[in-house]
Amino acid sequence: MLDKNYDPQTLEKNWYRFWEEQGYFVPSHTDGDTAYCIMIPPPNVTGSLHMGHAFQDTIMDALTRYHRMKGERTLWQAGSDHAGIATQMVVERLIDAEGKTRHDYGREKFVERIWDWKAESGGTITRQLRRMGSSLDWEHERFTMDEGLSEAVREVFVRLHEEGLIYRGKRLVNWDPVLHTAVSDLEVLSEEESGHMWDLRYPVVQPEGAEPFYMVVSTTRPETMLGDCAVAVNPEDERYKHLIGEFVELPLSGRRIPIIADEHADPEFGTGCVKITPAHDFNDNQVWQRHRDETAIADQPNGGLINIFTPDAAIRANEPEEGQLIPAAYIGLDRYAARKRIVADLESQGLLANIKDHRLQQPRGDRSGAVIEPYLTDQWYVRVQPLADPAIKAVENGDIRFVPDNWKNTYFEWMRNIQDWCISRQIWWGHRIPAWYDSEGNVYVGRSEDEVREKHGFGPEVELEQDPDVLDTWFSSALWPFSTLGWPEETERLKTFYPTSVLVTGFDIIFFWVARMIMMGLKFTGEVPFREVYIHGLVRDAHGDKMSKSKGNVLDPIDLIDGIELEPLVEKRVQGMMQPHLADKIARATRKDFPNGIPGFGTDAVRFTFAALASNGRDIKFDLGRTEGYRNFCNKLWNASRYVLMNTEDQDCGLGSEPIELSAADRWIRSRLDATTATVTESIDAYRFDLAAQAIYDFTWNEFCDWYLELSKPVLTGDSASDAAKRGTRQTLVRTLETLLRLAHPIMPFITEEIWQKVKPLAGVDGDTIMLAPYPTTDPAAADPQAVAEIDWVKQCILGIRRIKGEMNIAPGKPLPVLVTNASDQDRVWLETARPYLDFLARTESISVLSDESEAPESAIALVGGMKLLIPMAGLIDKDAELKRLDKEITRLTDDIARTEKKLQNPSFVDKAPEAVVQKERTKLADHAAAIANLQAQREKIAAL
RNA sequence: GGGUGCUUAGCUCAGUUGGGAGAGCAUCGCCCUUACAAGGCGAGGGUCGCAGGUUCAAGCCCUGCAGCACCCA
Repeated sequence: MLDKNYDPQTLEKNWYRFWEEQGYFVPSHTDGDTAYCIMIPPPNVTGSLHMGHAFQDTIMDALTRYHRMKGERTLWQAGSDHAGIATQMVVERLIDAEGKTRHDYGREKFVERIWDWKAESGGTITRQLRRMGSSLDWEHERFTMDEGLSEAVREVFVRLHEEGLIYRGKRLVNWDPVLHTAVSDLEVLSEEESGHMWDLRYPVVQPEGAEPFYMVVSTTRPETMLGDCAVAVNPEDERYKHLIGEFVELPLSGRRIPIIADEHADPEFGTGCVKITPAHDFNDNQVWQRHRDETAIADQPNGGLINIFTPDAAIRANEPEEGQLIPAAYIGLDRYAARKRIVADLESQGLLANIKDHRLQQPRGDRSGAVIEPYLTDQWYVRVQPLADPAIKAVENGDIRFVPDNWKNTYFEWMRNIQDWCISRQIWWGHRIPAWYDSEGNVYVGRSEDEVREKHGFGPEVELEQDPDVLDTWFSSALWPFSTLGWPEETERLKTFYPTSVLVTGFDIIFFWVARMIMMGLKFTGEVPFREVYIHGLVRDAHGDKMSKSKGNVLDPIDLIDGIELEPLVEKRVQGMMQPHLADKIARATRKDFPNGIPGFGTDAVRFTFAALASNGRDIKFDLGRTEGYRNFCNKLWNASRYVLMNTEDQDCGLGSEPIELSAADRWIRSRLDATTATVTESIDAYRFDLAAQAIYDFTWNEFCDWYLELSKPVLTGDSASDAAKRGTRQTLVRTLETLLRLAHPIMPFITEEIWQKVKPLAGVDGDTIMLAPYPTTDPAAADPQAVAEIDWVKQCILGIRRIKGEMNIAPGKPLPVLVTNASDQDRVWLETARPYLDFLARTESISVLSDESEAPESAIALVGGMKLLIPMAGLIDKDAELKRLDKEITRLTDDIARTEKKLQNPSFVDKAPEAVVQKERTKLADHAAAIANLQAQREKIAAL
């Protein structure tokens, strides 16, 4: 028997360990012909589970469990990525506490230290994934820095390099001056901040003695003027057309720079003149590329591409051959000190035209918070275009399908404007670039130093030094779908599971990850990495705000499962807040949103919530109220199961040879279960987990619990039913419950397993776990329109009587005599067969069929089709209340009938609408008209009292 | 500026070739009836953002407008 109370905390504790120990997550346990595989988007090894993960993992686990139950060879590949910068920073912070930097350790020792850290603390998220019930194949868990995956990385790098698809180049990158590395666009967050716009006056070079004349340029970063190589104006701009080809004198450094014509200069914006600083601005760099061959630009130092910063973003010193390119006064100043000084100097020379307050998009590194500088560095790049073309085609021709479909547009948009990919990073933790330099700086790429030496015939006397940089973490992530399966080896796993079935991910990384996996997969395996991409929404807080640590509105999924008191929750949210006023604000908001903390809802309720919220939308506002509702749902299922067990354990459930008899209710619920199975299956197949959850919820609560369990009571407890009928009902109870549990298992694994273990012997089912039990299938023979019609009729009778009781304030438990008039033959049959149901559920004291309506005393009335149910009013029913009730019903029907009549009077409707639609309206009109007549007559009768 | 999506009950959201406006939570009334008060029974609540158009018929299709969100520049 199940415990009296549903307690997710205790029941969820043991099942996961059981599943994992039994090896149920390993695909060998299912040996179907078809394979099904999902790659987990590898979580960051430093990370902990957030709501986005929990949501995504619920979906992947539901899909995995669903397909596993369908008997397919199912693999959900586990693993995590090494998160280069994030992980390095974590460990740097740790050794900072020892008073050391990574340089004190040295590269080798420092990397060892990171491995130690990983061994010790890197498992947080995998533990949390287990709490979520995720049926990942942990036995084959992979890590992007594993030897096997590292080999795949080297192999890919070397092959791409051999084909000329990887090259080294000096380009502008997003430079983090604190971390001293290039960072990807994804790691740069631009937010609007307050700043200033400075208008600088650049004197136009004029003949001796001419009146001074200035070009005014605007900038938010005045210090970059030291690196200007030109001033650009729009070629169509009448104000400046005549100056094109002239020069201005760059203030402070005294260089002469040309005035050039370029579309980039917007005549409408500011003065219409733009300073061009190609080494420190992405747009300016484009302008420079268009004009670099013009003499006036080419003659500039370094061809006009003038870097002014050190890696710290301080003003650099001059190289020996550069003379005074950078004025001595600013050398060594940090960018902001230099800015101040330069503005002051310009002002004192009368060259500062204006300073305005200005809102600007400030790019900051998401890890360091430092303002990112476009910076000129030597980096490794992947030439993407040749890889992108087949990747675009794969989606165009349907080899890969996006769900929802529109996301392919986002994908195309990005892929068609794709830029070469900067893959090198100036950090220590990651896959070291397999390139070696000789003493002259020549570069050799190979799988190892030995391979390089052998290939080029270098003896031991040749000194080779490996490139110090490592690869972008996304480089290894791009190989994830095949590297985890053993590539470049031709393993059995690779053959079985690649291409994988579906990728489940958020739209925020379509560019960075999805696109790159497609490119790399096609390039190195010749096949797509996955056949479908299911893009889900982003989980937001109840107010619709993105959850973020700095906003202090994050929810920890584990807290939803286990519960958390208010004070620890507040503490958790304000922890590590730099600004105290923000901490206060967060504490206040938290106390308001969660005055009593968060109760523990259990994993199944949390998972059910995620499933129910997984519609096609982009934003998912997480509403705790729904989690509470679904926790209640778990409780409902629990208690319904207790009822089933109480009435079936140690009883004959029709498994043997004794005859059984199925009632209308039995056949009805079997029919409804079958329809629900169809809906759930179709919904999961269409990635509509919200509809699947809804169907399960509806069936369980509104049909199984509210009606079928109640309808089973008179059969099981009364003495009117035969033994065969009792067996039939018991069998239906256990079979329906057992099937329902399997139906719901992919979404709520724990509670279904717990109950299933108790129910399976009663239902005559074998198996050690519901995980590997077959998923329910539909049965065409289960549809039973007659049973459905009868039970619908029963429900109408019961609802009608209940409504009278409810509205007349008669205690629901009070037995009442009921008179029936105008009963058809069918009604009379059902009145016999359904009598126990009516007595039990509507508490009817007696039911008498009157052949002559005039015999009926004054009564309250309920209509079931043409049949009238009458409850005599004497001493029970208030005349005015019944009149009011009748009026309400008459009004409702009259309004409805007016619309229907209008429709039917319209000749074009009758003419053009499909016959079935017209017929439906006619039937409705007739039914309503009859009902109104009945009610009207009743009303007059009562009003006359 | 370009693109994508959203606007349905107080709140969060479904609504699948156009033909009955729905769920959960919240609200109101009655009930501790031995599966379940984390519950039962009953009730109220919507000009489906606005304005046009197509159609016999529009929450759904088309056009315009407004507001919101995100992405790209």
